Amino acid sequence: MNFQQLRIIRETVRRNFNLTEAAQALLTSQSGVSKHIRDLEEELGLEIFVRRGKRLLGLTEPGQEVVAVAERILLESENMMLLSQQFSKRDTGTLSIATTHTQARYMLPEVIAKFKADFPDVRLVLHQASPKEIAAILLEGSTDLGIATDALEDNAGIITFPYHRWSHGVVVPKDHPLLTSNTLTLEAIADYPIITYDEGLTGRTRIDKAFERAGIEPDIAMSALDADVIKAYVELGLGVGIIASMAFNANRDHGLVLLNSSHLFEENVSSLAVRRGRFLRSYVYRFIELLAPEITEQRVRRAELGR
Amino acid sequence: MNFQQLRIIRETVRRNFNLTEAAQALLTSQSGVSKHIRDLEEELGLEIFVRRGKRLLGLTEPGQEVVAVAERILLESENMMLLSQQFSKRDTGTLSIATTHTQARYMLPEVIAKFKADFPDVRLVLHQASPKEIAAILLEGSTDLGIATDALEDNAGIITFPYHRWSHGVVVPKDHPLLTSNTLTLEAIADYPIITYDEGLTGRTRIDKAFERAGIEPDIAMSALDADVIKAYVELGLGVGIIASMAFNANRDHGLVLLNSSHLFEENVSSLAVRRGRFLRSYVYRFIELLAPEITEQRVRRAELGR
DNA sequence: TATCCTTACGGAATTCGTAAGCATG
DNA sequence: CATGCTTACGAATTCCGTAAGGATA
Repeated sequence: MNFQQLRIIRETVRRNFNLTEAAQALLTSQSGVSKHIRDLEEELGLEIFVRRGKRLLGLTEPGQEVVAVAERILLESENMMLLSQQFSKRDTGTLSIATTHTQARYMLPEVIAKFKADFPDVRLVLHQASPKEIAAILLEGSTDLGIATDALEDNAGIITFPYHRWSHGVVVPKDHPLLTSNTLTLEAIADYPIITYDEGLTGRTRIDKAFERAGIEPDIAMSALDADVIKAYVELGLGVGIIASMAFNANRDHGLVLLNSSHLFEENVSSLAVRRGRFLRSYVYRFIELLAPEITEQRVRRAELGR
Repeated sequence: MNFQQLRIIRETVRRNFNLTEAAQALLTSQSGVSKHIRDLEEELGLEIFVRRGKRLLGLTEPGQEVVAVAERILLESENMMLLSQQFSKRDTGTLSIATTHTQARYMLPEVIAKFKADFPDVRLVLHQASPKEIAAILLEGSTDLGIATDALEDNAGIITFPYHRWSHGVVVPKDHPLLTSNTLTLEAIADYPIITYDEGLTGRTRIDKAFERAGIEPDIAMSALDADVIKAYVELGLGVGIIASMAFNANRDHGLVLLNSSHLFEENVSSLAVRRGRFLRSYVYRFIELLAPEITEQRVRRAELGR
């Protein structure tokens, strides 16, 4: 058993049991991949993969256990590398963050600027992705931090820390009829076509839920990945926008007005997430503390232990 | 980084930084050991060991972390082997138990007989050792189960399950004056030389504590590793014996009488212990259930997770 | 001086990749 | 017939052990 064999079976699972792809991902030959798998199976005295003829189809029952252990070993071996860099290159390296558009665009810039000032030699990599993808990326182990609003919970391999509460706002053009009424209601909004986020993004579930509870079926005329797109179409008069209120900037969004709608939609909570068991360089903890001072290194370490 | 390098640094620590011994323990050459260490240090970009000239003296600060990660990786790699055997050779293998004389001699024989009947192809290895050594052996990872009365607690790497309560008894020759009095007291016992267990063994601490609390300084004339030795000397008239009452057998110990002394000494609890994170073959769980039916596989697995 | 670690070096073993062959859908 | 896995084989690399050299207590 060696590390390469373990990397290979892990990658084979990730690549849907396609050895050719796995070999490419690991920068090696597919013949070697094939041989390594057979060698490992022989050494362990069992079949890891279910085969039909020459094709691999899935994991056998023992194979699932074997891969689970392999994942743990590889996680620790990656920790070994991170750990040694922590000592040999204290404040240089890479901070990798997976996050959504909204966070990247409206929440992180300030924090990242501060961080860059403190750690000029740390390379920053932002993976922009959906909350679901963020969870997958975190588990995969190429990323230190995930930041998003939805769907990061309920995974034993991920620890989340809520760090910011925010609410949706309604944006309309400056001359919109909604501006005349005193209090904003769901019914009033639903009189117009609505433009908001795609499903699963930036609290979209809260929006749907609010209308559903009120027994109103809104006309979602368009949905988009980010507030910039939404605002552009609202400006064109295509409908009423519902966005995260932090995405509105009175100075830049001249033609638009933001209406407070915190009484209409449930509050949203943005969370920060880390892979359980992954070693974090000290600058990762510093970044977290810049983003949310109450989430201290100690608190994160504590959470790693419990469950 | 490869497994051999990790094994080498782990063994080097265990062998007190003597590379020659480490090489012998790993059945390899000491030049190879030396080279592997240097290679690993170079790859990680840091020094694992503190050196004076050519001698290794201890671990550097990063070295401690590195070794800790190495231990986790190696633990999992051993799990990989155990796990695969679990599938490839279901009911054959080795059950390794570290235990004290008292347990091995008086508690385990019945259970082992039953176990052997259920699992004729499982080789049984009993490591007889002191409670302290048992903890060390468990942590070292060569043993599935530890069974003892004292000193297995307070180690995060070990999980203990109390499984049996017992008390000490006093053994005297058939014609001993103590047999005439009605109720046995510590004072009465202390009138005679006492023969009992060595320090740290089989509840000896409870015996000492009882006398200390009563303000009595007993004359411990002899101490031994096991009750058989103690009984032999009591039979010779050298003193009063204090032993685990399970170690007395009316049929075999003709010349002796056992006096109940459960009111004099604190009750003892024997525990069963496993290494946290070590994979246990299913027959290990079956053995545990034979020994103590209330300690189910499920309960052990639960305890592995919490802390 | 006896013990212990490092370095050098040659041989053994392992690993890797190309290429050809074969199976699958 | 295009994609994907296995096997064969030679090349490259890594690993290992002997032996000699040098440091340490």
